[in-house]
Order: sequence, then structure tokens, then C-alpha cells
Amino acid sequence: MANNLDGFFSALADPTRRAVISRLTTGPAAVSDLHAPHDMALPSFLKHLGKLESAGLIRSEKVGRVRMVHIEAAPMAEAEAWLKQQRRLWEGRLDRLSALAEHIEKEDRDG
Amino acid sequence: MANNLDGFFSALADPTRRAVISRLTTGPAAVSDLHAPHDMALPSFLKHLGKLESAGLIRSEKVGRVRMVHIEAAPMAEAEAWLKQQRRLWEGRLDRLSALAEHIEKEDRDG
DNA sequence: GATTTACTTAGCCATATGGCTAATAATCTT
DNA sequence: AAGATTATTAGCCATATGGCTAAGTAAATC
Repeated sequence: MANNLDGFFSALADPTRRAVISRLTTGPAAVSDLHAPHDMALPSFLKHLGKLESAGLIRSEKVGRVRMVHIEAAPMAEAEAWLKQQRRLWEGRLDRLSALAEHIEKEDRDG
Repeated sequence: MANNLDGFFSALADPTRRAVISRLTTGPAAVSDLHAPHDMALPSFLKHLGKLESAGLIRSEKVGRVRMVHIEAAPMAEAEAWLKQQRRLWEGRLDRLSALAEHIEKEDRDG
């Protein structure tokens, strides 16, 4: 179970690429459609798609002269899981600290 | 409500920095302690801390000649929320597709 | 079959990133 | 006060990143 968190996070560390992901949550689209809203030359935009694809966040197939792109869910879930776990650990520590604080408070109160 | 997702995600797009975050979920630590497990010169490591701090993921204060570092939760939650929402949208679409599929299936069955 | 459409490839450029060493500063410790 | 610790700053270097133009390929369309 290699973790591709490097690729996942760096792929999402760009507004153009996050916009593409957002767009793709509403359904697959052709490269030119994805490109349209972005004020950027097509080759530049293709690099972004390339990065998303090599991070495993999207996939694409060529249909005639058009390349259709769709989102891939699993990697998003993996990144989300990492964040969730870190937060859980952090909150767990807070809970223990808070329990400790209560314990100390109780000791102070009861002697 | 500016979103610092760029900074957040690119800060997490590095194993050294993710390791620091993981370590900090167990509690605050001095710079030299955080540095110890990493086979890297201290100035290089400091750049990583700097990036985490400017992304808002950690904070630090100097106590004597030691700098104590602790994690900051809110930004992690923000990044996690973004991922969660994208996944929710994506899954929502799948649900609608699946509902449509059922509808069509029903039509086929019932004429 | 010529033209348009939709990418694709090649290559250039500026800046950012992630590493290093060496020198400096500030604070303990002896 | 001297020395050891713990950063910090300055500056160098190689590679990665994100943008561009120009030229090429492959599939529709006229």
C-alpha cells in the first residue's frame, strides 16, 4: 500500500487543478470544455491535467479526436483519510489534556 | 473568508512536513527535537517549518534559546472540508446516476 | 481532398523549491 | 568569561513548476 500523498496533495495545491476537480464532480468532460473557463494556453492547461492524471485523481480516454476526462474517487478518499486521522490524533490529545485538566481540577477541589 | 488551500495543500505535499505534523499531533516540541529524526541539515529543515508556519498549520514561540512548535487545527479542518465536499458532490452524482439507472430499469420492466 | 477542430509535442523562459555550507546571534552551563 | 547549545541568516546550487509560442498529428466536416 504505497501512499501517493505527495502527488495527491501537490496536485491539489493549485487553484486551476482544484477547479478542474470541482468541475469533474458534476460529470465527465472533454479537455477543451475543461479548458474553456481558464485564461491560459491549452498546452499549459494540459500540464495541469497531466499532473492530476499522474497523481491518479483523474483518468481520461480518447474518443475520436476528443479526450474525455473523469474523476477518480479513491485517491481523494486517501488524502481525506490522512487529514482525518491527523485531526483525530490531535483532538484525542486535546481530549486527554482536557481529561487531565478535569482530573487535576477535581483533585484541587477534593484535596 | 479567504481560502488558503494553496498553502495548505502544498505544505502537506512533502513527507518531511507531513512527518512533522504527525509528530506534533502527540504534543508540542522544540525545533531541535523535531529535526532529530530527519537526515537533513538544520537550515534545510527550518525551511520546512517555515512553510508549515506560513501555511498556518503550525505556530511557534521562542522560549529562551529554544523555539517551541505546536500544531494549529483549523487549517487542517479546512482542507479536510474541501476534500469532503468534493467527495460528497461526486458521490451525489453517482447517487443520481444510480437513481436514473433504476428509473430506466423500471421503465424497461414496466414498459 | 481541403479545412477545421481538438489535441499533442517540442522547446524556451522565469521563478519557486529543497537541499547544502559557512558564518552569526543569543542563551545556557561551567 | 569561556564554551557549548540552539537557533538564525546569507548565499549558493540543481531541479521542478508553471507559463509561453510554434509546429505537428489525427479525426471530423465541408
